[in-house]
Amino acid sequence: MMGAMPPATARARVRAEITSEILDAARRHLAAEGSAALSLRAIAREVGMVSSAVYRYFPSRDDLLTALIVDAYNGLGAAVEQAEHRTPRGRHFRRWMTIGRTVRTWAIAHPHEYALIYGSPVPGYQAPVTTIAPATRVALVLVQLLIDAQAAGHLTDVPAARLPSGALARDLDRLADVFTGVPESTMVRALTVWAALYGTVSFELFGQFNNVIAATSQYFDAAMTELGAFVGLLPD
Amino acid sequence: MMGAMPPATARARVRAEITSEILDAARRHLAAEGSAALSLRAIAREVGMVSSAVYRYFPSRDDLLTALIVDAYNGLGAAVEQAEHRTPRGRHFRRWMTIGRTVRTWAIAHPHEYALIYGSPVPGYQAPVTTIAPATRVALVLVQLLIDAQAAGHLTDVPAARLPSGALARDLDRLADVFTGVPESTMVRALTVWAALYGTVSFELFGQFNNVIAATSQYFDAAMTELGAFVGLLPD
DNA sequence: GTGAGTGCGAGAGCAGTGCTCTCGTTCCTC
DNA sequence: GAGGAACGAGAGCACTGCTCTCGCACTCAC
Repeated sequence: MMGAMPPATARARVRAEITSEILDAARRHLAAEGSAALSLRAIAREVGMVSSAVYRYFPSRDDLLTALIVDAYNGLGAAVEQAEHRTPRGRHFRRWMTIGRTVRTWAIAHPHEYALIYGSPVPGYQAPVTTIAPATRVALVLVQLLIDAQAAGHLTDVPAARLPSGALARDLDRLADVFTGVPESTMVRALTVWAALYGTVSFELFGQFNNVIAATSQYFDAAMTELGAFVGLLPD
Repeated sequence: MMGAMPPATARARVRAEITSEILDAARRHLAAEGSAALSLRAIAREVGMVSSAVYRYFPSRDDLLTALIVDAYNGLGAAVEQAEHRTPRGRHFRRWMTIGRTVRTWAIAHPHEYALIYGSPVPGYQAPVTTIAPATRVALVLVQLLIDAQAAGHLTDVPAARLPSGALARDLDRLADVFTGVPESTMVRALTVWAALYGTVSFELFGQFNNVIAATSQYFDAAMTELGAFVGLLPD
């Protein structure tokens, strides 16, 4: 019992309990079968309810999915934050490698969760606002790393051949508030590296590397090393 | 026996006709609603059959999906091949930009088809052998471009800091048969750029760039330019 | 303490799905 | 022309998300 908490009514306590029981079952189903096979009725059976009762807790299957999406973003975000935080602050290249490796490791350990958040969007599903904060956690770790590397003089900038103008320049201006001190051309490369990281993980997970690369783990390290240099990080 | 001959009997001709009618309806449904909402019964209704009759032509929904997957790969592959072929052979950097832009343009024009082949794999679905040839068409265009650039001396190689060894070295040895003349470190970067291209397109299409980049088309060009330089292509 | 009102679970039901099986009909082959 | 294969229709099974109604139990205001 969690009697320490402000004792809401007994009914509210039971409601919270049952809600998390449903979520647990949903998590298990997602991990085992994937989001497409996630059946509200099956979850209801597992927690010993009839399907209509679940609707007292989640107004629709999509709302359940939203909870799982937030869950997945937070799981990946926490994993990356923790692993990155254990890496020596001054070793910026190593911090980059840690971020990449942790994303890959988490994705392999939770393929369906990964597919849920980085695969094809569920049709007709519109991500609510509550998902955007968890979704940015990994990106923020990467941004902070670049800020630190820049401040420490460990980030070399190769100016772009052509300066961005117009709408893109405005985007980068806005992003400059987040990328404190990082030059514009590096920001473009940072976004590219960010997408490349997930592109690489998705290619491995979704089978595009089949019959191309067998030593996927070793390849991933090599690719991340190249991408780290590409964004301007000096080896350490 | 399956003859590669023109339709022998009248019945065979009708069969081929109805098969492609079903496929047309399926294509329309896929384009309109996405693969998850692809209903065999709805397709049957559209072609004026009862659902069980469709099973005379496609043994299961997955087989229908497979046909659509092959379709999508071929559509993208053909678009890229044609666009790239219209680009002057000696302009290697421009050929690279054409490949990237065509992938993106096709993906935006056919989001559900793109999601079908580059999004999360359909659960329980195992891609049959017939899909792998169409799936490689875009990659082969990219490989040929790099071979040409290398032969023309338009591809600078930055040797990798650490030479790949073990299993990855064996992968690259095997790939060297395809990447005629291209150095190993460039091959790694080529694979990286390949994944980065799709990572960038997927990020845009699946909404990861929301609230980050608004000038997506302009950003895409900038990113592809950086990636072209990264893989060693000289500007032209 | 009690009455009113609300939260909740069960059950039935609707419209839809993929897929199977049976049953006549139609077409093709021998 | 006969035998058999191909085919379309229909019924049916087991499932899905979701809605609605019906009682019971809990909670809160008076």
